[in-house]
Amino acid sequence: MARKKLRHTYINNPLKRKTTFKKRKNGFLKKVDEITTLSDIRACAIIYTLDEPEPKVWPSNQGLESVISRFRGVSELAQSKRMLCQENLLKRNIMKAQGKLMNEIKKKEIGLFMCQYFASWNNLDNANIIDQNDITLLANKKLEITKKNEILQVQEVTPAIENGGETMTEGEQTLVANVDAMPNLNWSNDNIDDGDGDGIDVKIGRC
Amino acid sequence: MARKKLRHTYINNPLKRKTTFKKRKNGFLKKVDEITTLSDIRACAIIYTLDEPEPKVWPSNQGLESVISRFRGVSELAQSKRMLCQENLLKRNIMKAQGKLMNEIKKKEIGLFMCQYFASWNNLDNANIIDQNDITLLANKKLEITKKNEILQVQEVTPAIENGGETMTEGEQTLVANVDAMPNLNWSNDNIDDGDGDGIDVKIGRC
DNA sequence: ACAAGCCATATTTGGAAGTC
DNA sequence: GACTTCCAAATATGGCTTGT
Repeated sequence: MARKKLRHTYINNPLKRKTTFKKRKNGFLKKVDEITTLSDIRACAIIYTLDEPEPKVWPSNQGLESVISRFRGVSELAQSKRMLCQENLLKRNIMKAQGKLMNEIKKKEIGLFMCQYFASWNNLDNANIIDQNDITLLANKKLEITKKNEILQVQEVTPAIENGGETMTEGEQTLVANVDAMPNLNWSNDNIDDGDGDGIDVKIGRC
Repeated sequence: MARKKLRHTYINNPLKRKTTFKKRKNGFLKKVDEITTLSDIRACAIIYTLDEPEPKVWPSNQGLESVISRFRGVSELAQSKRMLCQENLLKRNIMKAQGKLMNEIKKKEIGLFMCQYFASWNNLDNANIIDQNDITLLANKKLEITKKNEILQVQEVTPAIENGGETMTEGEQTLVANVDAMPNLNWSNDNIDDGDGDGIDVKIGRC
């Protein structure tokens, strides 16, 4: 914002939009960096654009990647990125031909990427204190729930596990309970359109 | 900032830190909002604090929640939040007693929350075009991989699927390939400490 | 302790101009 | 076109004060 009050709308001019985005993206990442540094905030940002083959992530592309590399010995994320890159090239072509459909694919892909990202991120922490069982449990739960949905479809079960403030005092147990308590965050396959959806994706902010 | 150049470091004074964070958090969310509106960017932010029982998410807490509510009929997210709230109260107590351990639990929980959140988010999109199979696949893959790791432990397989720019032309197929190509983004249980880890969490910035 | 508001200053960022 | 640099208008936000 400068020299002209910003009209808070979508910028139609592609070039201008791109330029603005680039500038703001930087500002945004910087912001994340600041807020993080200043207050122990744990934040994660992922900028995902079709234009740029590489999804931009934060903590500093390098930052995270180095951690991951250290973690796995090889940077699979990089591989993943490369793959996504190729995927994107492919998808761009598809897009030219299919247009709108692309958006849907993109959304889906981004969701997957995000989920995957956070999942792996999650594993960067001290997995020894609370082992990966919680994650496995989560995955299990999802499969289970998915299945349940397929079969029961409508059964609004909502067990409403209200054991939140019980007597658990051990980390893992708490987490397990946590996972168990969320069967309602299920995987219905209803169809809802949340609006537009086009080319870029910042995984930070507010998603 | 203002009146004083910001020293880019952790703010030790708890009160000041909290205040600053609050201000900046707003600015940050606003930023996300802007960048999103201006350029079709899809962004997501999750602020997660132990102090505030409710994890703050974006698109507009309401925004997303309304979508989810509409989607499921009942706001399970709200339930989840309430649950997390109780969890947090519990955890705060634990923290007082166990200190550092809490951080680990928190990290883990955040990861789970994120993953879960994005997963559900993912499902908000037009699940009809690409059904939930990809998600199920992902979950499956994870379980599978986890298992594999448990058994083979060291086998640095790295299939390095280089079929990115092949001949796929159908959305779902592409995604499946996508998922299949990421077995290396595995679930090792090695142990790595990524640094501090304390009370707040913006799912945008850093961990 | 917070929350809200004010204010002066620190930052951010549209736009234009110049280069590659 | 894409990037860089400059510059000024537009914002963001420390630090303070006042009210609960």
